[in-house]
Amino acid sequence: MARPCKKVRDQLLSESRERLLKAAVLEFAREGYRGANINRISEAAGFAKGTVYNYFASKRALMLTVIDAIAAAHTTAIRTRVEKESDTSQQLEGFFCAGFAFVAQQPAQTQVIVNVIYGPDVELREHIYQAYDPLFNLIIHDILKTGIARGDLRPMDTDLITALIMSMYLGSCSQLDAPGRIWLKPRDVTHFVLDGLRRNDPGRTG
Amino acid sequence: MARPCKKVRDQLLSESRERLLKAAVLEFAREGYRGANINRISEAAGFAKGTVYNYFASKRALMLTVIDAIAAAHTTAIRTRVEKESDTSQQLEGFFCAGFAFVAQQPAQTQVIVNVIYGPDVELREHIYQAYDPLFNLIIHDILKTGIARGDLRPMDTDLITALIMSMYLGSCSQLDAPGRIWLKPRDVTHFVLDGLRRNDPGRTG
Amino acid sequence: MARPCKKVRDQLLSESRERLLKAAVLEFAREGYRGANINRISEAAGFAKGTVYNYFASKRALMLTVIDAIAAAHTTAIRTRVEKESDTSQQLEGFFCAGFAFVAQQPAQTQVIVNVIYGPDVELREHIYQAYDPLFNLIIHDILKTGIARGDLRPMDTDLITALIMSMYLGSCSQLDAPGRIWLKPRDVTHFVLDGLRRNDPGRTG
Amino acid sequence: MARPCKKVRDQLLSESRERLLKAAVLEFAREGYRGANINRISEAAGFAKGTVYNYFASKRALMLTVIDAIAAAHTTAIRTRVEKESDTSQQLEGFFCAGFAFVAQQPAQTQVIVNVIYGPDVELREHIYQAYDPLFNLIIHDILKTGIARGDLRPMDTDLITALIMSMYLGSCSQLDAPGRIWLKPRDVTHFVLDGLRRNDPGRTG
DNA sequence: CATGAATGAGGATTCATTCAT
DNA sequence: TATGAATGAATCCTCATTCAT
Repeated sequence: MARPCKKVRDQLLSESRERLLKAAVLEFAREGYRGANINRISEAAGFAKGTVYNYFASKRALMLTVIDAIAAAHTTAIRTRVEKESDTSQQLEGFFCAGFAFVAQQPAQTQVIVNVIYGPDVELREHIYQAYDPLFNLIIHDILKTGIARGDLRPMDTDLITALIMSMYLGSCSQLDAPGRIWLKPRDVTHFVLDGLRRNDPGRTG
Repeated sequence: MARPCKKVRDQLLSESRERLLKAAVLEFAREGYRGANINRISEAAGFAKGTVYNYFASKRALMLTVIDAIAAAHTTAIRTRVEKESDTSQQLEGFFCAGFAFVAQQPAQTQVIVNVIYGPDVELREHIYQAYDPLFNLIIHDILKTGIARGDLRPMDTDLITALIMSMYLGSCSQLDAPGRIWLKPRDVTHFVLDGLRRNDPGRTG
Repeated sequence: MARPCKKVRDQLLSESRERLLKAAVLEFAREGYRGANINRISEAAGFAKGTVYNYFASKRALMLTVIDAIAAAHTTAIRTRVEKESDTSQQLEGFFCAGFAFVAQQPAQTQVIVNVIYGPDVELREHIYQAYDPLFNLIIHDILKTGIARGDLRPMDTDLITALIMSMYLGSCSQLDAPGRIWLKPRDVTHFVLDGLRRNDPGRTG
Repeated sequence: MARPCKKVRDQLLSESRERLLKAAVLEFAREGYRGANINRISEAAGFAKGTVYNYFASKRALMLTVIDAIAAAHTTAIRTRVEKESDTSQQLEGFFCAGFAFVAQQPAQTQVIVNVIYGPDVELREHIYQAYDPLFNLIIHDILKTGIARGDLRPMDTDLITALIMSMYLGSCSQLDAPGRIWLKPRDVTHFVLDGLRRNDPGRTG
């Protein structure tokens, strides 16, 4: 039959959707949510002006979908890496390692998230917090609370420290060198997080 | 003649300017640069619609002026506090103390800066980096390098650590509790920065 | 062969056409011609988006067909009823009776007609006048002129009075009570049309 | 002073508003609410594209203002005429006289009202009913109820009869001859309304 | 300087229509 | 025939900016 079977058509459908989502990520990253141009997204994806609206109800709906997709990929990438480790400091380094790798490989995705988290649109920000909840839990429970229970980490306010770690992590996404690469080393950051800045003079006992 | 002398006229001028700048800060904070409405700023300042253009050439010029004013106030507030201390850890705590106090007292100013730093507008971001250069230098030289020289801090890549500290500091500006107050304690953050998260068990040797 | 014979195929065809026409009536009634959505009609009829265009050349062609169908049903319903009567006042009451029954049973059809007659689209309105010409003739000739000839009605400008009667009739279609039912009684309206509002005091001689 | 005093400026302001309202009436009359083009209104009034929005918050707000203005003028024109008469049949004729005169002189205004009353937009229709409430009351109280009390009119359901009269009146607005003039004579309509169609044979007693 | 009416480019969204399958 | 993805013209509305007064 000339007509493609349902399976093939669904594939094509999701292919167009994927193309639009990819174009949307780039546009949102470059221009921010307000500055993004829906028609430009359509055209960058190889479609005519109105085509986004065959797939997404509105600019905002598109943005929310983009956020969800990024959060899912982001969380998976980091969780997969962290779960490979059993030692606390290795988990922490794994976190930054996978995190920085994600930033390096998906700079646009990262930029979208950072824009929204520190941007003025409260609704979008709330949506991000919800979408990233699994990642926050990964840090709070799997790394920090487990580390404290094991005696690897000092007792602490895990929510507060998670906020600081996420701030550092997200902040470093804007710390790109000229060619646009992240120049922070996971190991350095891990060292900073674990041992701080104070000189570990031999005589120090705690 | 009734015409006021130059001095008085300049004063009046700058008074209007100040009112406009104040209104601009609030608008830019609430709506971001793209979302801000120039006429709303004029009216919030008690003027009619077009009046901003008597003082600023364009929306962008207004924004740049706003950024400069904030950066100056911000840097002064922190420098004044840091310069009171001579001990490294006290300086660090002074930094966070004054920094968080600024955020608490000037939430709108802070929001403007954070929006731009993590926003998509490269030109504005570059402008911020230039305007905040004195503050970066304060951390790099007066705190970190001096601390290292004194033996209070371990040797480190001071640019990198400054980036991390600024990230944490700026990130914490979005970490507000329900009533909109910052809930991070300068001392906790200082402790985190100085000693990290690792349990300071007595047997640790470095 | 499995292929249905022409007759059956025509039946199927007209079945689909009927479904589309029915859906179109509802859509045009609810949204008006401009506001009606062609794809919504298709989907309400149980088809996919483009399918109307397999049966009708354009939105306008569909509307014209809808108008013709309504006018035919409308005229038939009223003519059938009026032709049962021989007395002038009974014919007039039959007219309003059948007319109001049509409105009650086919509110959407009525709404479509009324929208167009009083709407801005001249071409559609002209089309309605042509389609309803038989009904106008029914009033003018079979009721009014016959009634005058019989001496049941006073001499009058029959075109003018037909216009007034049709206005009253169509106007009453928008006079619906809360549950959407017409609340005018055919007998009251007939009385009004025949005898007017003046008190029929015994001493009146004409 | 070069600057026009407040009075003059208010005059100019309301002049522009008036020009826009006038253009809006024509556009709404010709195209209906949905079909009307806001930018065309602006340009027809001699302004650039966006200028309507300096005076009206939205297309709908403009339409509501247009409706209110028409209803006020319409009601005033008719009330002024009706109040000159004391006899019931003269009042009724005065009503149709002033009404048809309004239609003849303000065909566009009339068209706007008729479009909405018989159109699909419920909100606009409700607004019209409210705006025309004074006119309904004029008919119900000043003409019909007063006429019944005087013994000029037979007892009746005044709401129902008002609905019929308004239907006839509005319906006749679409009854224009080729040059666009209304061809109904107030006296004929009044006669119809007062005495109906039945032959007033001398032997009739009621 | 202050005003605020006017401008007009720009952008989100809708939807009738086409057409390859 | 039926499908539904794709098209792109059309339109409401926003708002930075200008300028005559």
